[in-house]
Amino acid sequence: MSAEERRESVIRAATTEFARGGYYGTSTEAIAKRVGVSQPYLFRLFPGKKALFLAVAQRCMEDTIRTFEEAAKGLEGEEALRAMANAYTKVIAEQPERLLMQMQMYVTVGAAEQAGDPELGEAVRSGWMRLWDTVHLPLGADTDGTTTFMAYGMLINCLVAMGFPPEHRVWEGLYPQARLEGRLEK
Amino acid sequence: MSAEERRESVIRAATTEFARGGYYGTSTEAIAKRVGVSQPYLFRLFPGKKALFLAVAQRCMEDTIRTFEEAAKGLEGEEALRAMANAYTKVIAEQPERLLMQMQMYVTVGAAEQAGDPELGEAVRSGWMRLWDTVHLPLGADTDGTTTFMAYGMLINCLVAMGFPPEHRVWEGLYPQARLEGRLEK
DNA sequence: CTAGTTAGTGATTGAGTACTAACTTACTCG
DNA sequence: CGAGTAAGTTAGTACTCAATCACTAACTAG
Repeated sequence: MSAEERRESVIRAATTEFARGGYYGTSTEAIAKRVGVSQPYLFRLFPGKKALFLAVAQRCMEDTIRTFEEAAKGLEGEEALRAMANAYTKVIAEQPERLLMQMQMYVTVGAAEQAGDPELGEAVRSGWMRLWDTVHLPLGADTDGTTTFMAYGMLINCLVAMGFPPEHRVWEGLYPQARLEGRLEK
Repeated sequence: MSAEERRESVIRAATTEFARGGYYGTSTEAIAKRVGVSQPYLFRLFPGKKALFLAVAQRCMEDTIRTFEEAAKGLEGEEALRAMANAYTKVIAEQPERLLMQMQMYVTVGAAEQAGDPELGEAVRSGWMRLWDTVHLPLGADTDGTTTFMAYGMLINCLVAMGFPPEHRVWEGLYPQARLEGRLEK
């Protein structure tokens, strides 16, 4: 397997591990095991653990932005909103680790910046702004609507992180299709 | 100082440290240093690091619940909503570590449960439900309103975690008094 | 005074972890 | 074939960190 392909599979494996344990709670060995490669080899593919986390965070942001872009393509206003909500519901069901990884990157910014490493914070904030604009545009530049949409998204992220099962009443009124289709998984 | 008083100051110090670094990113030595006590002594006051984190998490939930209870006391509907929003704004400005600690406990649930430790998850979920009910009641049992209120709260938590400065445009429309009074601090 | 308790410390240990260095295998191209 | 290169491993280092142990100083009750 080429180094580039390996890097790709490392990013996928690291997403799962970092999503669960966060930056400090995840060992490079756990990531290597999941990839099926020796732990030192990770340091050939990435300069260090921080760089790997950053790569995962950026990938995670890009994926989410692309999810919304594709969902809202050609739509506007209410229709675009529903399409994006549906798309997010699908992510909840099929790739909850992407939501958890988002949470993990948010809470890691503070520690990184205190440690004198502004890179992650800058990447996360700029990613957030791009995400925000991605939603803002198809909603017809409705700022309140965009804020509300993002707010619901963050609530969902938190509920997923807390481990509420899909049939729990906290999900009432939140993207109901997720419950009806019964696809939310732990 | 009595053991009980010490435990209290340990919880306060640990809140600050855990808020910044999370469970895995915070050493017991850092907490002990902040308290002004030797590191081994922490283990006289708490059975272990996990127990300390749990104590901090529970305290954090109780404080937030009490904040809303007191703010909404004697009020109903729209008035209660505004009072609770104002109260939260004050927390953002004066005790941002409480918001960060909330985020940290949410994202730590997954790792704890995978490690075969359901205690934190149960405490967090039950705390969330109590918080939810605390908001739900004064809003006149308006479920949608409660969900929206909680959603905005989670969005705010995330923005604080990401380190957006108070004058940044992402805060537009979010608890505007926070910006106007210029009290949001890093 | 003495026996016991309470608050607290210094030294240490054992496990885990990010990262490095040196080596090996397999494939490619002249 | 033979040289180079790209992918990957084994072994090891330096360090951090939660937790334990054995100890001490101050106070308190009989």
